[in-house]
Amino acid sequence: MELSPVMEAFVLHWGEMGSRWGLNRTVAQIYALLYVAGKPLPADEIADTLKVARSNVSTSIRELQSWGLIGRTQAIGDRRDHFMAETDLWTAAGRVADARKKREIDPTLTALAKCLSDARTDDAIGKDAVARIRAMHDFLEAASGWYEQIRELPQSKLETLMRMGAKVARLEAPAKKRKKGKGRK
Amino acid sequence: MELSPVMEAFVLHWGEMGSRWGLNRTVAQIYALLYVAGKPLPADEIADTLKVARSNVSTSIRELQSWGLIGRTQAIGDRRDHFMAETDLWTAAGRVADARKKREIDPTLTALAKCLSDARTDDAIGKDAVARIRAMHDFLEAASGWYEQIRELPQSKLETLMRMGAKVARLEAPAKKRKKGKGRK
DNA sequence: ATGTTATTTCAGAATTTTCCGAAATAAGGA
DNA sequence: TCCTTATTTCGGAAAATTCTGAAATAACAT
Repeated sequence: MELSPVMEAFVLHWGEMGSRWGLNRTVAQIYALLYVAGKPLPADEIADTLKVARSNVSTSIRELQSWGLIGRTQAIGDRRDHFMAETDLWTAAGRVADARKKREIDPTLTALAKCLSDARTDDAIGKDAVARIRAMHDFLEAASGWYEQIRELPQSKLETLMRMGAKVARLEAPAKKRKKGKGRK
Repeated sequence: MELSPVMEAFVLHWGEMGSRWGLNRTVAQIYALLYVAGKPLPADEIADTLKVARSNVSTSIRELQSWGLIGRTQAIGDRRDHFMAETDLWTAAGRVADARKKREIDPTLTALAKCLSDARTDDAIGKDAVARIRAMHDFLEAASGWYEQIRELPQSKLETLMRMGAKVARLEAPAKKRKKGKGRK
């Protein structure tokens, strides 16, 4: 697949971006490529376009699948697998968030819980240090629970909630002290 | 500073964690150490405790400061700087989120806007590809705007909002199809 | 079976990131 | 000024990550 200049810029930028978010460059570029391409591409065409080794594409595709960001399809008369990006960005972002929570937040919560339980038999640790570890645990647990609740909302409800968020800000924050006219800070 | 077993486990785990979130291990460990220590520590004591080079501490501290996660204080009769962690986790999380948005999301939005403007003179790109890039841009812009609104809420309002989120989920989601008894999948 | 094409695995090469230690800089005393 | 202590800078060592190319595996057709 030939990339137009803008498509190339998009893919390259996305590669940079991805590497700041824990994906590596190739993985991010492949997602970007499939996203702009708008049609399923076979692995060797991806490798050609991005100028990376075929084996690298294989590995990267596996990772993208583990994030739930791409799907596999077949084309008639073609034995090769073809891959397409999830193009609904709400869905894609949700998948990434879910995966990161599961890989990172949940194990951290477990580790913190273990710290707290071990703390009982650690006579060299101070009460206040335990309290701080507990604060960290509780904070993560609260955030985690909130996320899960948000996450089970259908997308439409979520959008409502976002609008409500904006409204809460508008109704309540400037509500105290409302002169007429130009007002507002 | 001598670390108790649990404190050590906490610091080590946090180091692992940090490296998944774009901080490096030492940076994350220093934050964790200052967080459990609960009191300001001078740089060389940090280096001793974590068994890393003094210069590494210097660099890492600068990074933590750029994230707004630690502060510098002085102790009387001691010319050395002492560093203490931000222990309010809402504040700390907010600082990290702000910094990442500014470093990563905002530049990405700029890059995407440039793609869209360049697309006008790129005659090799298809209309649909441009539309997808625009969708990406608009999605990020919406998320970014929402974040900013949320971010200016005082913490108390934010907590209200979170409770509302939970309520929306409880009131509306299970409302359709409510049999009595064990119900619920 | 045998050949052909698609995909994965994996050892090590290439690259990037992190870290150390020596030297430079700064900031006070004496 | 000159000595002592605190901190930063920075070249390159060490470690970790990413990527390649070759070989192994798989899946199908003839």
